[in-house]
Amino acid sequence: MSDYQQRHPSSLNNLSDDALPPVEQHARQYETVRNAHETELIEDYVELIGDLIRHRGEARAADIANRMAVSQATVSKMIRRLNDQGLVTNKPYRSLFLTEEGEKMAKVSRARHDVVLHFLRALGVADSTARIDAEGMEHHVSDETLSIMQRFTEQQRR
Amino acid sequence: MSDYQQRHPSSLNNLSDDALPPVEQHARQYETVRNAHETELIEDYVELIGDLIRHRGEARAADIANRMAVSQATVSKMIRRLNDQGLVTNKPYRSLFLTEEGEKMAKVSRARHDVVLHFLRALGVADSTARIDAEGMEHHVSDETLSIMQRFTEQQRR
DNA sequence: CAAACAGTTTAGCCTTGGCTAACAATTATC
DNA sequence: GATAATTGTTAGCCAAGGCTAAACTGTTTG
Repeated sequence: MSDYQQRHPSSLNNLSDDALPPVEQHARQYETVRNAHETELIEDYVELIGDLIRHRGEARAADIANRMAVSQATVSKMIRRLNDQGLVTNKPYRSLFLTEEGEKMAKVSRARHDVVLHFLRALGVADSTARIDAEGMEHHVSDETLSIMQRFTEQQRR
Repeated sequence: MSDYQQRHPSSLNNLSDDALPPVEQHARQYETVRNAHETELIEDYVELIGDLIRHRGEARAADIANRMAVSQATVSKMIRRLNDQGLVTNKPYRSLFLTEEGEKMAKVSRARHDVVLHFLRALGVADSTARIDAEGMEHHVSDETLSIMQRFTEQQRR
């Protein structure tokens, strides 16, 4: 292993010259991102299904496909996976329901999404941009950062 | 298509009851995230290779594997892809170099990473958390948000 | 300088998350 | 109530990004 630790003389105000983090820490960063990616899509589906039920009264595969800009076949396959994981129940050709656990995930996911979205708006980001960024960011924000974002947002609206 | 547009009576302070966005906008959000995912890994590799060269003098596959917590085989396969895309040059069994284009990507990627990282710190997030979150967030932050983050950070340090 | 070790590559496997095309069921319409 | 339109499912394809095991190259060292 040639990647030994090296002391790097750090100036105090180095905006673009941080040292490399220690190998283990660096590795943990990437692992965290990879893990997030695994659950991300699942959470997005569950969150969307929850939203559709709340706002439309039901969640149908066609709506999900439209909103995700994905084929119905893809949605169908995904629903089976959600079912396998005990997150939704569905009878063939009927609309979907969230299980207890699915509800819980939807709720958590939605809360996180909202915190990020409102934070971005409070920061001064335009609504349409904020929505896009929030969708991507929500799965990569730790609880610590999340609560800081929330506090910031509340202070902002005084 | 059953997913018609619906007016939703919005209270002014609804932190957890936003209406669904219009279908096309919603679809665009998810598409943006999917697109980001495609380039994300590539950028991470290129960025890391650039960092290794800057801080270590060279980038070797084994170091990348260690820092990414991934097998050497995976790195090897990835390097071929980077090569195919004209981002790195490499001779078998030798260390890597970035092409002109690779350099450019590394630079942009690194700048973005730094803005997000410093922003999180300025917000009050602990360093180790900030590093993890930045790694995940950097690919999902629009230019608009990025420049707002930068401005915020600068104001903070006065 | 030969052997051992460290680093790299290749082969082959797996899962995920897309797709299209063909078929099946439900719902709407005449 | 028969037919058309919409919706849902299945089969089979593909690329990406992981992995392990085995083979190969380069370097170090006895």
